[in-house]
Amino acid sequence: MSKVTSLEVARKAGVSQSAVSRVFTPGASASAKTVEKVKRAAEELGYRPNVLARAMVSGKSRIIGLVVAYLENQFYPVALELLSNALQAEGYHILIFTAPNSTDGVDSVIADLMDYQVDGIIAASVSMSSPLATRAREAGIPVVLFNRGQDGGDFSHVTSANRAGAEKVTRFLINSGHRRIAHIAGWQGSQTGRDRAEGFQAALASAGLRPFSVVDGMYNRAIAAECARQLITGTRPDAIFVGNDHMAFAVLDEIRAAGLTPGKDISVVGFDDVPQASWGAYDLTTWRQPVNRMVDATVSLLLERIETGTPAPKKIEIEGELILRGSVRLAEGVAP
Amino acid sequence: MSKVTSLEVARKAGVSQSAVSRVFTPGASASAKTVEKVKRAAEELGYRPNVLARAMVSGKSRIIGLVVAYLENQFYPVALELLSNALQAEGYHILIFTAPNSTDGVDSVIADLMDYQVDGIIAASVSMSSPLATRAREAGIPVVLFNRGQDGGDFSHVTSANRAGAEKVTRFLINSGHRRIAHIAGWQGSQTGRDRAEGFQAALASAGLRPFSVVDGMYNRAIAAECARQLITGTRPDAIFVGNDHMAFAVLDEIRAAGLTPGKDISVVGFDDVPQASWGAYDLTTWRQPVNRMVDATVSLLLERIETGTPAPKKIEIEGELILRGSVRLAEGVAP
DNA sequence: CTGAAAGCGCTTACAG
DNA sequence: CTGAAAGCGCTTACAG
Repeated sequence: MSKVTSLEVARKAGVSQSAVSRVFTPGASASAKTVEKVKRAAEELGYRPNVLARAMVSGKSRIIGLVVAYLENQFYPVALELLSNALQAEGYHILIFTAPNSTDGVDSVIADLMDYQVDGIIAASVSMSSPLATRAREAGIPVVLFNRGQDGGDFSHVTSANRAGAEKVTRFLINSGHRRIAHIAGWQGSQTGRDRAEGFQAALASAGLRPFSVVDGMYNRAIAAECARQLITGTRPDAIFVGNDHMAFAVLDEIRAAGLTPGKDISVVGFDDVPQASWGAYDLTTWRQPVNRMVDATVSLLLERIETGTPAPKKIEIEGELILRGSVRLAEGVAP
Repeated sequence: MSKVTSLEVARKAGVSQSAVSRVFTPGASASAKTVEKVKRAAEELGYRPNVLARAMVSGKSRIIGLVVAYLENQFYPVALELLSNALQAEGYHILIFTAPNSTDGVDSVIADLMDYQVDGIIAASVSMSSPLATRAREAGIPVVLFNRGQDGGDFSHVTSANRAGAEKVTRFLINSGHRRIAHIAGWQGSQTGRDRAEGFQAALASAGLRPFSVVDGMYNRAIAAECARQLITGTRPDAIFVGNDHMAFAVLDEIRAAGLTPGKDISVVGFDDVPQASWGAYDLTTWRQPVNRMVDATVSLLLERIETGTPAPKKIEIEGELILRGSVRLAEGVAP
């Protein structure tokens, strides 16, 4: 039950409490002798500054609030780990809030979050309301949306170029000889889902094709599986572009369950390139969202806002790339 | 840039600052009239108590430090989400620290963590040193190890019954007609890895069998894959018990890559029952660690320690169960 | 460089 | 029930 304070260290070292504080404050002035005495006393007593007290007086908690909702999709644990590492390296830590997947739920979670005087907020793949965004701005807390754009000019966000990615995927499918192309879309209530669906439609249109069908898979495994089941009954598409890898795995499972072979009887492309996509059992051709670059951009953007206090929103789009694996049948001589 | 304080609310409501504090302190006494006035003023000003200030004076931050290391293994994101939900429901939140997988790394991370005056620490699948455990105890911060036992009587932990589970898995393999049974073990530097390996050995021994082979897969996908490759070259085992599902997926991929069929040419059993184990492409027979019950136990144990201050360590083991799927060849008439 | 002092935003005895 | 006051453990002008 210790909790050694700076005052005790000061007494032991024979200096003032302020001196102790300065020794532990980067950039503060203290003579070599003082530093030496204080460090020794602190060491002996096992003293470490109380981060919360420091946060209260300095107004900087060095805590970043992270709101997440879809941990079952491997993209998010990966992002979480990278985010945490990057932030830890800068002396920040993540206070994590799991949110129900509704704007109301997210709003109340973010309100809680602000009570902790977080220095910034990262909302991963969830939407928040404009009033709440306003409140965050008034409180001087920068918010960055990760992997989720949002209409209204008030948000900073980092996404990949979803529309362009979906277009390229679709064009690749067309170029490799597919003509009956379906889309199991990401949730149409989300910007990412809509952008990908638009890219899909645009690429088809400009090739003079019509979609075989477009259905909303809601970024949900069970729903995507059901969509796939329907699609492969009767007249089948020759390719399915799926709104993310997490759903694409379900689609592959259904295709095989129906006795068909992905990449032969029917082509499947995902979106994300989560680690499992490269595993033997799935071997999924997919569009890579470069999560490491997205994380880097998110962290720099957020820290820049925190340190400079710039409130103007900034929207960053990272380029993705097509990752060729076995789930797509290639026509002869096709270069993607 | 607001940050409304209790003093401003007090002025607006025409009461003292202490009165405002009482209105926001559950169990404190305030007249209906005061509550009413304060609530209205707070509402209009958008006041919310500063959690950090409260934490400093009360000594309770309502923050739980969580140390994690293996987010690529789906077991941990699942646990993280459940943990976060359960803790949120009790008014606690998780400050997350990603740790390098070494005792030194974990120690330094936990020391950082304690600077945040966390009320408790959950260390998921990592080991910490005894000196650090002592420091945590002296600071009055309860620590619970999740899914990782540790020698030395100083730690509370919650695991599943690893040894018993591994025994039952192995016995099941024997009963279903397998005789050349190999074990790709979990990391032998960890208690869970050793317990499972011991259970395996014990079950074989009591059936008068010897292991086909035992190798350390280190809970690592690439290493497990390499182990599998070696195992299926030349004289093969007829079954492989793998130390966790994450490695088992790699083993299944390798078996198929060699042109063999899991559940027919060779049986595979995992440990954990992560969501992917039930997905069509893997359809993995495995030992379920009931993650929800493990999480519940962890949270109750931790909160009990926080609220009562009991320091005595407590070791909780949760029973698991065998989940039958397609990756094991069943002998005729075998009931697991 | 260094100490005394004020103050960060709260909670909590202590009197009334 | 309620207000004035002390104090949680720090940082940071302010004088020296």
